[in-house]
Parts: sequence; structure tokens; C-alpha cells
Amino acid sequence: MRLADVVAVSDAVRATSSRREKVAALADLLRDAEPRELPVAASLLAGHPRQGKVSVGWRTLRTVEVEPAPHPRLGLVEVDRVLGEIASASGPGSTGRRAELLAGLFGAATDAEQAFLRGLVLGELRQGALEGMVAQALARAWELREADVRRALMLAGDLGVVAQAAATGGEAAVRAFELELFRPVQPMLAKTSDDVVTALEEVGGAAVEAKLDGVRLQVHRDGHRVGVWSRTLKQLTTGAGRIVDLVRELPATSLVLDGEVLALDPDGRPRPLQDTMRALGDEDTALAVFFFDLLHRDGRSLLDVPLVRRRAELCDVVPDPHRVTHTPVRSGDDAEAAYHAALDAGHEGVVVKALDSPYEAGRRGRAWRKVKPAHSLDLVVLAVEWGSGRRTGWLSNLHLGAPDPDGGFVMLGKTFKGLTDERLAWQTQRFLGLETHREPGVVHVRPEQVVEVAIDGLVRSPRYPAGLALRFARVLRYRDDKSPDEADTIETVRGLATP
DNA sequence: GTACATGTGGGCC
DNA sequence: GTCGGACCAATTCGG
DNA sequence: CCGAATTGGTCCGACGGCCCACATGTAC
Repeated sequence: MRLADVVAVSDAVRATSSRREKVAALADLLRDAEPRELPVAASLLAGHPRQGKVSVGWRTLRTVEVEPAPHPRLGLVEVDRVLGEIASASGPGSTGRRAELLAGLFGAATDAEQAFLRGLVLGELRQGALEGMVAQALARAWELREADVRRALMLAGDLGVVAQAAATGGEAAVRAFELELFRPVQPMLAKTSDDVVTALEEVGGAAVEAKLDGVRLQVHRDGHRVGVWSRTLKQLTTGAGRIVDLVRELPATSLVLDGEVLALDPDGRPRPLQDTMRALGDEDTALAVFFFDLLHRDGRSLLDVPLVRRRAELCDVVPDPHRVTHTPVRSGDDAEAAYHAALDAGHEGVVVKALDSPYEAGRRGRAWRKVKPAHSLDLVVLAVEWGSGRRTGWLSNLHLGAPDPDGGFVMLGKTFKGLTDERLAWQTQRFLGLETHREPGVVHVRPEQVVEVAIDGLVRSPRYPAGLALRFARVLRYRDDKSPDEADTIETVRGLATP
């Protein structure tokens, strides 16, 4: 199979907004792939090299602009091989080596193929189909149930593996996937709710757990052997030593645990996420681990067992100081109390979990609901960036600042979130009207427009002048009723700061 | 030749 | 991580 | 009763912050 075949399908997929048509086009190509090509085809169509990131970004790509080839001649397997070589290049001279390999690849690619490869390595294919759509296409190509394919993908964590199983073993092989030690599963995720009372209504019989602001972990153990993975199933090496030791001591023969790691103050209160991330890179700094779920114990998968029982078994195996607080609640008042207790303890918020729910690997379903407090600030727009992709032609990303009582404004961060298409159109006109000057990609404006922004909090910043930055800022509304001097000042913002 | 600064990419949230 | 837009299947609504 | 409208589940894309690692460039 040639790269050109994949590129043609990618273009066809981009050309339609219908998911069924996308899936049909993808399925046709996957059916035609040779067995050894199949994992490559599946991966490329899902928008990423089979090797994952290959350490090539926009800057590196700009150094290898070469004449496109007149006719397609690249084979899929060859493309995969070269991408693998690029990904594995390291050490002195590797930058040059990567550029060399890229130049060779791009020189053999047609114009359309070059565009595809650029999108691929940058992760910006923008064909309206990623892994989820390819999974549906696998189901379609081999006449499998979508739910079976999705389940296999969650358990295998690798599209290529599932594709091969589908092609060679059909339904039986795809349904045969089970939780396997040292093959991490996609972690279960939580949907957002506005408050704990509605969360409780949505979930039914529930328990409230503290939401720790750290790094998600999945730990597998078989006898003495222990493996640790992150939320995106990257293996954790540095910083994992203490976790490994802890899990090795637990009373079990084999385990799969789901939890969170974070740095603590001497008095046991959680440190900001930034400290956890720093500590993860340093084997000597103490980190605390808290588990909240048990997916496998002593040879038995617990994925389909209700949360109440998984929790009970977790308590058998993991001692209290390493468990996330878990409070079964009967009323909204109970839930509120647990929520405030979690916040008082310094945690990010709470997760409300249905007690009868199985572990739905990879799903962001109704069974888990997260609730975090949001703060809001009235800030002033200092500049706006031109959007890209579907936001091309619109001013999108807002630079936000707070007035400084000593004069001027102090920039605190940017946001592009919370904007409807209608608002994007409006703000484009609005800010062009306030334009003072431009630099590439950025329109600077007179600081006259106030915008109310929601944030999850503030973080220590090494780059912004106040030493503070907004965390997860998103637009709530424009405040046409406020002038810039009525916006929240930098002093007010500093008053909120905890980091 | 070694120490530090910078640019770039990847990975967390 | 958050958010908005889009598609689609399932469910509810309205005449 | 049947088509229309709504809802919930998912997926995708557009980009935020910080952290680190690593290769390379610069200063002494």
C-alpha cells in the first residue's frame, strides 16, 4: 500500500462532515491493507505516527522545505521505517540526522503527501477523524460491534494491536481482550458538574472522593515486578522509585491500582501541582501516593465489579494513609459537607462516583462527576491573536491583563476558550476597531474592553511579569458595563494568590 | 574544555 | 486541562 | 400514531499554563 492511498482517504475524510461517510472511507482502506501494513495505516489515519511523537515540531519542519516529488512512490512500510528512525535519533548530531531523514522523506513525497506528513508529525491533520473514528472504521471493516472494538482499544491501549486482532481473528479475537498485567488500560475519566448537589442527582447512590491535584498513576504489580504508567499510558521511570517500593510491600500477589501522586507539605497538606511535577523529575524528593481504585487483584479482573466492591477490596490491600478519602453520601447535605471538607484539606475539589458502576476504562461517563470551585475576574484585553484551523480569519486568543494602580496593565495570561462562533465574529470586529499596532499573528489593542473570565486558580509564573498566571482561563462574558478602571486590579489578583 | 543560556519538543494538568 | 460545534442514535414531544 | 424536536454520548479541534530533557550555541 502506498502513502498516496492513505493521503487520498485522508482528503476524502476531511472533505465530508458526516461521520458515517468518514468511517466508511476509513474502513475501505483498512480492509485493503496487508497485515503488516495495517497497524501503520490505522495509526496514520488516526493522525499520528505509529511511534507516537517523533520529536519533530514546526521549527524542525521549516528547516527541511524541499521540492515535492512529481509522482507518488512512497510505500507505507517505508514511511513507517523512516519515522521510526527519526523518532529514535538521539545524542549529539541527532538534530542534523533528523533533518536529513526528513528531507529524504519529504523529497520523495508529492505535494499532497508532504502536507499530510506535516500534519501528521505536528499532530494537526485536521481531517475530522482521530483514534475514535478509526476504531469505528475497524468495526465496520470487519463487521464487529463498535462496543467490542472500543472495549478492546481501552484494554489494549494500542490501535495497531486491535486492528491486527480484528483482521486476523475477527470477533472472537477482539472480544478476547482482557485486562492484562503490564499492559495499562485507558483510565476512567469524570465529567464536570456545576455543583455537588446536581452531581449527586446525576449519579444516584454515590460516594464523594477528594480530587487530588497531582498526576494520575496506574500501577501494575506481579509478584516482585512493578510498572507505573501515566494518564496517557506513558511509562514513568524517574520519580517512580518510591511508588514501586510501596506497592511491592502491599499484601497481594498481583495488583492493578489507579491513583494520584503528589507532593505534600511537611504538615501533610497538598502542594501545588507545579511542585509535584518538579518532584517527579527528581528521584530524591518525597512524593505521596494515594490510590482510589483497584482494577485487578490476585489474578482477578475487577473492571466489571461495582465500585463499592472494588473499594472494599482496595481497603483490604492498601493501608489508609495511601487511600483517597471516600465518603458514601445519602443526601445533598452530606455531599456538600464532603466537598467542603476536601477543599478545607487543600484539595482541588471532589469526584462524585456512582457506587454501583463498573470501571469504564477510557470513558468519561455519567458514573464519575468532578466538581471544582471556579473563581472569576474582570480583566482587560491587551491584544488578540489570529486563530488557526477552523478559527482562521477570526481574532481568537485573548491576552488578558489587570490594571496596575501605579499605571498600565499587567499581563496574566491568555484564553481562547468559552467563545462561540458568534462571539468570535463579534470580537474580531471589536478588536480591529481598537487596534493600535501589529506584530506577526498578534493585534495589539487599546486596553478598553473588559471581559469576565473564569479561572481554576492562579499559578506561579516564571514568565509573566506579576510572577502569577491564570490557570484554565475561559471567557464568561464581555462586560460592556465596565470600564478598564473598574476591572480587577493586579493587587486584587495578588490577594487571591495561594502559590 | 567546561559552564551556562537558549531553543525546541514532549508531557503533565 | 476547558470549551464549543458537530454528528448520531435514542427518547420525548406535539399535533 | 408518526414525524419533529430534544437529549446524551462522543468525538474533534483550538489552544492555555508549567515542568523537564536534550541538543546546540555562546562565554570564559
